Amino acid sequence: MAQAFTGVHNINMDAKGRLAFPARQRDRLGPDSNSTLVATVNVSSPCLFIYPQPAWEQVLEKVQALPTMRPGVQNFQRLFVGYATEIEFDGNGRLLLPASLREYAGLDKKVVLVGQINKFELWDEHRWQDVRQQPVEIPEELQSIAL
Amino acid sequence: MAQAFTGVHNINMDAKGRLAFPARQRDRLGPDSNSTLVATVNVSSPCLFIYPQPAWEQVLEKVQALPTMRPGVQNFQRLFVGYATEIEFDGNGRLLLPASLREYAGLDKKVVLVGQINKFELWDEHRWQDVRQQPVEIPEELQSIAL
DNA sequence: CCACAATTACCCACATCTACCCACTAACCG
DNA sequence: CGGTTAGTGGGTAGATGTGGGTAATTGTGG
Repeated sequence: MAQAFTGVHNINMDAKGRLAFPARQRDRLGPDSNSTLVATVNVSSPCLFIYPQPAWEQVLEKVQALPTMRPGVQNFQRLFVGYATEIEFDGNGRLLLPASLREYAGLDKKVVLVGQINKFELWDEHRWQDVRQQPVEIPEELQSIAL
Repeated sequence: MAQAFTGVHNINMDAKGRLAFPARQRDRLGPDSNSTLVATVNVSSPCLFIYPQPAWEQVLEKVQALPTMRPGVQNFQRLFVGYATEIEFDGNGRLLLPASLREYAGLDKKVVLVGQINKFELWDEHRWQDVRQQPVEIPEELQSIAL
């Protein structure tokens, strides 16, 4: 793993739907500032995933290897692969998200970018607040380790 | 274990959100004063964790090893990993905490730093008072060891 | 195939924030 | 009591975020 993505950033999208990606995070994507990203939907939560192109390739391979005829798999692939879109930074380090993705995640003006190791999650602020305020039930696996 | 962190310190954050880390504790982080820290949220209490970078790496490994698809685990990882942010000391030995973390823990001006072996906890003073005054129920695991 | 509308890409201008620096005061130690 | 270290506050240059104008491109309908 090159560099794990972490951190929570509140970002304002402007009226044109442009998203000013935090400079620090942009630098982690690679020394060459004009790297390509791939955005798609998180089928199990109302938010988007944003992968650096190389990480996306790896994920896509795994997804392609799934048994397509198994029930559910096809639905998953349809959305996950279908919504995947290459996006690039404009001259000011901003991303323009396709309208279809913005609509899926309910992105309006205030959004939240959340680092998740090999990818980012992008949330509408209200939905993020909801997630955050839900009590986190500590799963069994966690109760046995020290943090 | 290099050096266990202990001690409770009342600290004032200044208007810019800078946190003057007690010099004694800073020295314990390592002889080189410019060591990196990682701050994140404690998902089960309204306070922050502050790890020395190496300790964080170890914790992150444990967290990544958890079964991601298990319900609860995903929520936990999203918050715990998501909020993790590298922070460094400025020239005066102060830390600048990201706004998102300050907001999570309700940190305003008066905060409390609590040593916790391999990490620190950072509390808003009021919330710390509340916790302190709550009766401590002794869990089973404790009844079998001598203090 | 053309005309028009909508969208996107590129550019520039400005507001805001942050990292870094310096200065001052308070606390500690010999 | 002087000297050194720690804690506090604030100024400033440069980086970053924000907004908008305009040209190029795409899509749509006639």
